[in-house]
Amino acid sequence: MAKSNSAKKPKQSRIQVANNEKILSAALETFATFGYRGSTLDQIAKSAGMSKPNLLYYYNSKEDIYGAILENILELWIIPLSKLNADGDPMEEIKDYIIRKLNYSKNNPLSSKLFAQEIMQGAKNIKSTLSGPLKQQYEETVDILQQWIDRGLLKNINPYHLIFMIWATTQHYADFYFQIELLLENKESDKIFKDAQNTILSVFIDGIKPE
Amino acid sequence: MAKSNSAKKPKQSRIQVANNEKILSAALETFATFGYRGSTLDQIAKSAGMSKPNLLYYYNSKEDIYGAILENILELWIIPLSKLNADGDPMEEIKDYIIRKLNYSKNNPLSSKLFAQEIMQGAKNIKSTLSGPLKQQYEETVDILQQWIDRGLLKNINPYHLIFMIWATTQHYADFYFQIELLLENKESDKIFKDAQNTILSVFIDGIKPE
DNA sequence: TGAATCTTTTATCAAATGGTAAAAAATCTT
DNA sequence: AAGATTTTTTACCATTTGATAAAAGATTCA
Repeated sequence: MAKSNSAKKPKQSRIQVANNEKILSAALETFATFGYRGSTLDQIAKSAGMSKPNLLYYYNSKEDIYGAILENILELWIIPLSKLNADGDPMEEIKDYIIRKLNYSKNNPLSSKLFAQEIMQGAKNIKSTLSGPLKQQYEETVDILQQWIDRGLLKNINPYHLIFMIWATTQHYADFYFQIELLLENKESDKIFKDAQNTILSVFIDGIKPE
Repeated sequence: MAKSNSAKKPKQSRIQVANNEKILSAALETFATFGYRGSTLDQIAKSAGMSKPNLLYYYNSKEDIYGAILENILELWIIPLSKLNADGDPMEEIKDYIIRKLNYSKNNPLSSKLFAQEIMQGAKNIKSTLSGPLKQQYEETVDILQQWIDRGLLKNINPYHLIFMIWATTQHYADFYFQIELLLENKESDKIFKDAQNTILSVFIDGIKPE
């Protein structure tokens, strides 16, 4: 048995790494925009700057490409981003959480959009992640919020829906950016996100602080 | 020139009316879920309970069906729902507006989802509506909010983004309902929307009232 | 009832789409 | 540089998809 660095990495050549990146990047953009069924291999191949058979040399099928991307997103985004520190200051924790989520929308809008596409299409491919890891994370966060409420550090509102509100407002700036851009013409991205952050924080802070 | 009831209605037969309804309903569901490109005529025809050629007897093309549905949605939803009364009580007006939007999400989730699909795919087919009527409505609403802010009836926040926040939170309950349902298992729709409304109103009311 | 009209089905089509085989070209290894 | 390996291209293929033509079946209305 030959030596191997790690269990999962069967030594990729430079060209493999490069093409893999091009494919994943092109596929993310396509799938995020048109969803799984609305995306074509020709389109992805073209966007990645290679022929369709060449693309299929790296991934055996459309499903394989999609699966690889979903895996990335679920592992890198949804789970790790959702941490609240129960021992921290509630207002600071929530504030930081909102900023984190909004920055993610700004820097990784395609991930957010792909996630939105998946949900809107019935979450067929991520149902197990949603009802497994994500749900666990969600309920832990609810618990923390409830503890804060019980200790009088947070206004008495429904923590389940408070989380939805935060997700909704922050993800909106990724998923609906086309509309936002159109309605706020002349504003550049930095300005938009700065104003958004101020507004969202202002509403939430006053909206959830104990009375 | 023969008599005609109205300029736009060339007397539809009963069977035409019935099939038209079936088609529009099936198409809305399909397009809202998979977007324009992800939807197929076979799928729509099957869902409408008729053959594909029969479907194409009523509408000449896939684009025609899509166009008919978009028209409906834009006219019935986006524009009329966005009215704020500048002379009313700001808190009451905004509260009513949120309730209206949230009820629409509850009762017409497919319209909301189709709109979301359009935006996420670049808003190609509704760009003129967005930058025309919707934008006008949007800016009028911004003006009203700004007046209230100037008169000290509303906290001094960015009205452009306040509107986005309201849109985001209310539409979220239509667009992401699959996820919400999955995370809030055992809860029925009425309960979910009741809790959502209380939470959203609570946060916004305290979040935007003058300090 | 029967002619005229409207609706549905059957049989197709060309283009697009996901995918394969195998040869050609490029790269790596020694 | 030669041989082995990896990467890319060319040429296809079977299905699916949007769409049409024309015949068959229903409805309507005189």
